[in-house]
Amino acid sequence: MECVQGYDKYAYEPFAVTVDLAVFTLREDVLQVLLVERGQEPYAGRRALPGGFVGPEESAETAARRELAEETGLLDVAGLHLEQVRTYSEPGRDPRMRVVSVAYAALVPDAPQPRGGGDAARADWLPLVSVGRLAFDHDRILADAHERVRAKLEYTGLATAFCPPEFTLGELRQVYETVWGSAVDPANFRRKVLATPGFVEPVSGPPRRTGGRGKPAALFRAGGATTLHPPLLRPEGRP
Amino acid sequence: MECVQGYDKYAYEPFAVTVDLAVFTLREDVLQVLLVERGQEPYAGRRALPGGFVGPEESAETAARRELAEETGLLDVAGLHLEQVRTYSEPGRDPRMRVVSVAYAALVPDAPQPRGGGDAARADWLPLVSVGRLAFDHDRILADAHERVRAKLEYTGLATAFCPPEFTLGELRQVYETVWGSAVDPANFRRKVLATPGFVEPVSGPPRRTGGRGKPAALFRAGGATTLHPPLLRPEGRP
DNA sequence: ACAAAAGTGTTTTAGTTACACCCATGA
DNA sequence: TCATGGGTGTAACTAAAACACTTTTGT
Repeated sequence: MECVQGYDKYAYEPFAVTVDLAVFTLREDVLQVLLVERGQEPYAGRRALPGGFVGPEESAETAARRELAEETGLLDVAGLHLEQVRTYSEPGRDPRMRVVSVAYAALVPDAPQPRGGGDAARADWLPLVSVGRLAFDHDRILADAHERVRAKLEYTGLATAFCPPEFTLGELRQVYETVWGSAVDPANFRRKVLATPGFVEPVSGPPRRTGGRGKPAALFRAGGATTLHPPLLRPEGRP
Repeated sequence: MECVQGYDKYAYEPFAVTVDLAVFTLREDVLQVLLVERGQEPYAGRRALPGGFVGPEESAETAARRELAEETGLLDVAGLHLEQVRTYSEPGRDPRMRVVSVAYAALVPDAPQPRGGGDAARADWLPLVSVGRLAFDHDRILADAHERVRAKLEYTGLATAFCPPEFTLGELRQVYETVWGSAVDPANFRRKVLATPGFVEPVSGPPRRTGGRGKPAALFRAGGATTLHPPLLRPEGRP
């Protein structure tokens, strides 16, 4: 807009700017996504990604974080990983008016039952595999967000965002296996993770914990590393 | 916006939606970026990324491609690589009004002298290293776009977008060395590129060409591959 | 003849895979 | 005690880095 000599705020039909959220969690070793059910037209009865308008004094990220808190009921939304995926601006994507939407992907550790907070219709976790057709272009948005998360696990420490504050390496490995949909060798996984500086750090206390009935495992915290060297490549490359 | 019961197009102060372009090229083995000089306040005299409003019937990408054609004077803009980088929406980023901007990175092969087309002030190529402070938040946008391009070279065949239709492997290697800012072993580079299916394909004709005074090199075309397996990692990891 | 770049070959090294094996716990 | 998952060790394989070497041009 720098090249415009003079302009008028109201020269164009106004654009609405919204955020749409693809909120992922892991429940029972299944990747799930938070969806709302639309109450009215268009797409009444269809599921959609939660989202909302960006307020006059907000950035898109602030709006996304606010929506995330409203939809999930989580309290410590400040610490959650929120990542801008893409912006969708096709003229016809919302039949009612011109809407430009900034999409975000969020990763939350456990899965609190969502409250249909604020103005939202029912919000529910749904396994990603059983998501049918969504409203608007949300199929595309969800697919883009999913691919982004899958790729990010390879070269960032993002997987820890799915885990509670303290976790075992088995739990962390589960994250990769679930998101990638393929098995990972426990021994090699352990070595790679521990060999990557800043990925995880051991919890000092001698406490131990187990998910099932094996040997108790050591606990770790997320480290400060954002990018991994070398990356943790998934078995099949990028399909 | 799916959760809003009823809404009014004019409920909020209107948002303006714009695109900003970081157009990169390689001139004399230096990475250069296309910048315009602002004529009036705010930031009069400062350089800025070219860009403009998204029209009522356009998508952001369409608007970006249109601006690209206007600013560079290139004719075959349809084939150029254009990539959405991020969307910037901080409330104060333009002092005049609320502007949400979708940033794109573009890679163009040779460097035609830009015409100050359309409503743009003078547009000029400037080496990336000698870019001073830009208007608005364009420093940040340019940095994000640069990092995106650097990273994309690793795992996509994007580098060929900087090259003419037919190029030698030495020229292609120059692209990597210039964008990454570090030397690449010619022998190993050649092997990696040729071992990656779909990255480049040999030009059938026996013609040869040389940039300087060495042995003439074989010519290649860009292959159809978008993602590289394995990735072509830069020496220093990801700084 | 010499420098410079293309292209080929080879050695060395690092990383990954695919296992075998022991340990600690719940049922 | 047996199944289960945690944790360690190790040999085989594979990709990459480093570098020597030949080829073909311009000067």
